[in-house]
Amino acid sequence: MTGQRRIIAQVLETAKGHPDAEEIYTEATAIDSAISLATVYRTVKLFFELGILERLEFGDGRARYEDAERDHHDHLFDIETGAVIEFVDPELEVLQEKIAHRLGYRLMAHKMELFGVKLDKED
Amino acid sequence: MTGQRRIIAQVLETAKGHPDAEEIYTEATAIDSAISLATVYRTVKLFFELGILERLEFGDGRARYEDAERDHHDHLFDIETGAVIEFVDPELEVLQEKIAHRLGYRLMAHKMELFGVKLDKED
DNA sequence: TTATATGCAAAGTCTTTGCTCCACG
DNA sequence: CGTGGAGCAAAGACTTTGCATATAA
Repeated sequence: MTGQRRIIAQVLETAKGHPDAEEIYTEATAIDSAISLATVYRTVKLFFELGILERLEFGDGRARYEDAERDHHDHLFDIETGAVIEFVDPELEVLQEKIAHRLGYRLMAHKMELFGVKLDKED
Repeated sequence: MTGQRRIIAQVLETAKGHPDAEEIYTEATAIDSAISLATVYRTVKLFFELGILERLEFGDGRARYEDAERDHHDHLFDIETGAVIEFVDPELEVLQEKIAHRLGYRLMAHKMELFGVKLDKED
């Protein structure tokens, strides 16, 4: 456990959103300027493989990360604003297990992203 | 509608799996060698924006495509073999609508991917 | 014709890696 | 002290783009 990794872990723990590598890099260098982007990528990859981190992809080419220690949740992506809303639905979790099982699989992970627009006056 | 686009569309219609750009390019040039990879990318992007195509990302860096005209379904990704299994679950579809609505959103699209390993003797 | 699409190659993004040096244990 | 990590810069993988040419309508 090196200083750099500690800092990157800290950045991810305290991050409110879902930062990408560049953002992690920016925040990390604010704490200790002796961190390179390469190290961010290496650390993020390592943490991901260790299950410490989750990798999110919303289809815009870059990966975003979040602390996996936090309670599990899925994401709703606001198409208009780009906002990411987190949610949990126990019913959904159960249903996914059921579906996987029905297909002859043991569920190891899942990714579920809803894409929507805000309801205003309508409905 | 140019010849190239027609061929790319044809390749996607007849494709059994979920080809990436390179694979589309290979199949397309087999039909007519006068198609460039750039055209594949441009066409695929165009079709995606027109809603003719769906773009899938399984987190391995490249996008894969499938004909959107086909019946909607979700995917289960076999972690060990890389196989992609398609499935539909009406209950899941309804549940997603419900969740989005509860969060104050109108569901426009969703992406749901299960990642699992085959059940053998276990269970 | 006349706007639009294609090819080619160069450029862009995001991410990974080789190599040397430094640091943790 | 030695093994593994960090920095830097170069390389990679995938995708996009500028420009001149070709083509559909």
